[in-house]
Amino acid sequence: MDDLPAPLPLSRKRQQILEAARALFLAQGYGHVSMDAMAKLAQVSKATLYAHFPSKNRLFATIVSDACRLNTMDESNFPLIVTDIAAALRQIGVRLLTFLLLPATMEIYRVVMAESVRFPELGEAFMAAGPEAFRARFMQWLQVQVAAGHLAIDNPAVAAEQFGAMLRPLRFMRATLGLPGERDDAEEIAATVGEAVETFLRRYRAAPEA
Amino acid sequence: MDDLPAPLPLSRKRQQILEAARALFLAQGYGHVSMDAMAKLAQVSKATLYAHFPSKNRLFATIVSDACRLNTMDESNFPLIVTDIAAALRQIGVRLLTFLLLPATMEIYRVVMAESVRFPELGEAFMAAGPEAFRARFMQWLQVQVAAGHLAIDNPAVAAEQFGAMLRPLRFMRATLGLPGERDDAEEIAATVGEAVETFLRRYRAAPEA
DNA sequence: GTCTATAGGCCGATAGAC
DNA sequence: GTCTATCGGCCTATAGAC
Repeated sequence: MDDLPAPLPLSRKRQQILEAARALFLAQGYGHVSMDAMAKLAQVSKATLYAHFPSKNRLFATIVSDACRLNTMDESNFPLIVTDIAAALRQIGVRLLTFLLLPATMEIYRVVMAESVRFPELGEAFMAAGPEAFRARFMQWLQVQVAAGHLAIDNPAVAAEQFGAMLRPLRFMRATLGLPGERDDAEEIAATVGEAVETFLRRYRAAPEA
Repeated sequence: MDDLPAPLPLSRKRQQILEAARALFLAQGYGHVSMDAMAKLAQVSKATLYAHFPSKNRLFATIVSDACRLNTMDESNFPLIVTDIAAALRQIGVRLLTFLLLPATMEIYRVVMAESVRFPELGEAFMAAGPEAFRARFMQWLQVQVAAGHLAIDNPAVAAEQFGAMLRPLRFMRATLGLPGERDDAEEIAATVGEAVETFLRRYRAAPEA
C-alpha cells in the first residue's frame, strides 16, 4: 500500500535547488544571480528555497566549497610504475594542464577569486583541495622517483612548485579571464608540457650510474 | 580680482570622482560598490557623478582599463649592461615578483578576473599591458643576452614563458585570493627567484667558450 | 556644472495559508 | 514542506531648480 520509492536523503526539490544554484553561481558569480532567477531555474518557489538554505550567502558558500572539494585531480593520475621518467612526467603534465583548462575548473577559479575577499574560507578551501593538494601529492610522487633512482632532487617542495608553475603559462591566465587562446589547446598543452619536462629534467634528472 | 588658481584640465570634482571610483572599485569590485557610496567618498552629488560619466559600467571600464595601463613594470627594470647573467636574472626576478605581490597589482588582477566575462575588453587590456607586455620585453632582453654570449636559447618565447611562470608560485595564487603567505614575503621572494634562476640556467646558460 | 529630491525597478527575505 | 503575495530597502539613473 506504500510502494512509493524510498525518500532520498536529499529530497528532489533540494537537489533541484543545488543544481540550479551550482549552474548559476559558477557561470555568473554571486552578485549577478538573484534568488528569483535561482528559484525559477530550480522550478521551486523562493520560499521553498529559503526553507532549505537560510540565506544567499550560505547557499553560495555551500555550493562553492562543495565544488572545490569535488573538482580535483585525484591520485589515479600519478603513474605507479615508472620506467621512462620523462614519459611519466609528460603524462602527469598533460593531465594537469588539461584539467586546469576545463571550463568547470575555470569557472570555480573565477568565482572563488571574485568572492574570496568577502569569503576568505572559500579561498582557503580552494587552495587546500586544489593546487596545494596537487603539489603535496606530486611532491610525494617525486620522492618515490628519487628513491627509485630516476631523479636527484635536493628540495622536493621547490621541484614540485617549479614543475606546477611551468604548467600554468599565460595561456592559463588568459583562460581564467575567459579569453581565447592564440592557438589550438591540445597543441599548446603538448608543447608547454614537453618544454616543462625538458627544463625540469635538465636540473633534476639523476646522473646515470657509473 | 580673479586670483583663483587656473582651472585644471581635469576639474577638481572630476578628479575626486576618479580617485574615489578607483579606490572603491579596486578594493571591492563592481557589484559591491554603489554610486551612492562613490558620490559620498568623492564628496560630490550623485547627479554630478552622472554628469561626468554616463553609467556605472562606463565609469568602471574607464577606471579599470586606466589602472591596467598605469600599473606596469617598465623597461627600466631590465639591466642594460650585463656581466653576471645569474645576478641579472635575479634582479629581474626579484623586481617582477615584488611587483606581482604589490597590493595594487593584486587588486587590479582580482577586479579584472571578476568582471572579464562581462567585459572581455578589460581582460584583453590587462593581458596586453601586463603579463604579455612583460613577456615580450623579457624575450627581447633574453635575445640580447644570447647575442652577447651569456645564454643559449633555441626558443626565446618558451624561455621567457618558463621563467615568468616560475615566478608565479602558489604564493602568488594565494595572494590573488587575498590569502596570507606561510612565510615572510621577502624571504619567499628571494628563495623563489634563486631557485627559478638556478633551474633556468641549467637549461639556458651558454656553454663556456673553448 | 552642481545640487536636492525622487522616480522606477529589482532584490533578499518573510508572513500566512494550505 | 510548499506555495502566493508582499514588505522594506537599496540601487541606477534622471528631473528640475539654481
